[in-house]
Amino acid sequence: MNTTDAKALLKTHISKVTTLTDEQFDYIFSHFQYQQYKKGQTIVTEGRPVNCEYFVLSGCLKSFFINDELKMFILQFAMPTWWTSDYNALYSQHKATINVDCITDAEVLCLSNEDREKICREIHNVEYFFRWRTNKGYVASQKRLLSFMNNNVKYRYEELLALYPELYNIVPKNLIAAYLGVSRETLSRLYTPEK
Amino acid sequence: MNTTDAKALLKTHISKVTTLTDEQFDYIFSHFQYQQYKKGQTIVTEGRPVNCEYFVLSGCLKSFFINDELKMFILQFAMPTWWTSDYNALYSQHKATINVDCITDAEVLCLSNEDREKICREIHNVEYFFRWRTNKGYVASQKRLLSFMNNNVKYRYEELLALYPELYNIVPKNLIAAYLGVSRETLSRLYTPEK
DNA sequence: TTCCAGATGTGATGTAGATCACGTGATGGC
DNA sequence: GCCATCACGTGATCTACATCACATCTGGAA
Repeated sequence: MNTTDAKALLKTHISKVTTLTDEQFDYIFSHFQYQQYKKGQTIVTEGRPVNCEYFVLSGCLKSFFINDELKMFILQFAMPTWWTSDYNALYSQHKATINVDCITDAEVLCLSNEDREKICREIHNVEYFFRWRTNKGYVASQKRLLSFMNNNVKYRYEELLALYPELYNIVPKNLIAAYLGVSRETLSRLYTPEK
Repeated sequence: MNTTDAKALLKTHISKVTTLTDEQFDYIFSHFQYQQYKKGQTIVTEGRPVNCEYFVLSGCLKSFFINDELKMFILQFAMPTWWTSDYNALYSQHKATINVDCITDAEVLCLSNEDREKICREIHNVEYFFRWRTNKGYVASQKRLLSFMNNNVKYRYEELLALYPELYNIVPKNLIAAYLGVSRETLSRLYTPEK
C-alpha cells in the first residue's frame, strides 16, 4: 500500500467520527509513521518499553498475554482500521506486559504516545476522536466480559464469527481458542456429533 | 452531603487529571444534578432509556445484567468518585440492557449525555478529562478480562479484595460471587479446609 | 523431493465449579 | 415480639471443559 492509500484509509476512518480540514489532517498525518511487518514478526514485546499505538492498514495482528504455564490468551485481534497496542503500558509508561505480533503480513501506521497527546492538545476534534474511539473499545470490552460470564464456548464462538466472519479464514483455530479462553481441543469438538 | 461538599469532591477528582479555572468548574458543575437514593433503589432499568451517567458521592452502587435464567452478573461496583451508567446504551442511544441500583443508601451527581457532550465541546480540558477517564476504564476492563481467562476463582477473589478492601465489609458475598462470575456456594467454599 | 513443524481431530481421564437440597442465624418491617 | 427474608454454610451429585496422548494432514523450507 502506498502513502496515498494509507492516508486515505486513515482519513476515511477519522471522518466517520469527526471533521478535520485538509490542513489539519495533513498535519496530524505527519505524526504517523508507516511500517511494514512480515507474518510472525513481533511489534510489541513483553518487558520492553512501548512507545506507540498502531493503526492497521492491512493484514491481521493479535495482542496477547502468555502466562507462567506458557498458555496464551488473546486480548484482541486487529484487522484493517483497528487500533492496537499495550494501552496499559502505553498510558502508564510502564514496560509492556502483553505482546503484539503479526498473524499475517501487515502494514501499520504508528503513532507515538507523545504525538497522540500533542495532536490531541492542539486540535480539539482529534481529542474528541480519541475519546470516541476509546469509548468504543470500552463498551466492546464490557460486552465481551459479560459474554464470558454468561455464555458457553459454543455461543461465544458463534458470536465471534458472526461479528468478524473474516477471522474464520485468516486465523487458525488454536488462536481462536486462545481468544475464547478455551483449549483448542474443546473448540475442535464443538461441532462433532455427540457419541 | 451538602452541595458544597459534593462540588469539592468532584472538583478534587477532576483536578487530579486536568486543570480548570474556577469559572469553568462552576460552569460545568451547573450541568450536574444532585440526587439521593435509598438502598435497593434502581437508578438505571433494563429496557428503559438511559439519559445520564452518575458520579458517586457516597454509598455503593452496582451495575449488573440478569440473564434469561435470572442469574445476575455484576459488571462494576461503584464507590465514591467512581462513574457509572449503562455506557453502551448511553452512547448509542439505545434502551438500557443492564441495570444500576444501590447496594447502600447513596448520593450521586448525574450528568446527561447531551450535557457531557456539550461541556466536552465547549471546554477542551473537559474533553481531555473524559478521554482520560474512559482510558482508565478500558484498561481496567482489559485487565479484568485477562484475569478472568487466566486465574481461578480464589485468585480473582483475593485480587478483588486487595484492590478494593472496602468492598469486603459493604457488599454481601452473593454479590461478590456475581462479580467474580461464580456461584455463591463455590465462593463460600473457598476457605473451608479440604476434607 | 524430502522432511519437519504447525494445524487439526479424537479418545481417555481428571477437575473446578455448577446445581440442588437443606440447615442455621441475623435483621428488619409491621 | 413475630415472622419473613436474606446471608451464609455445607453435603451430594453433575457437567463443561482441561489435560494428556496420539494420529493425520498440509505447506513451506532446505
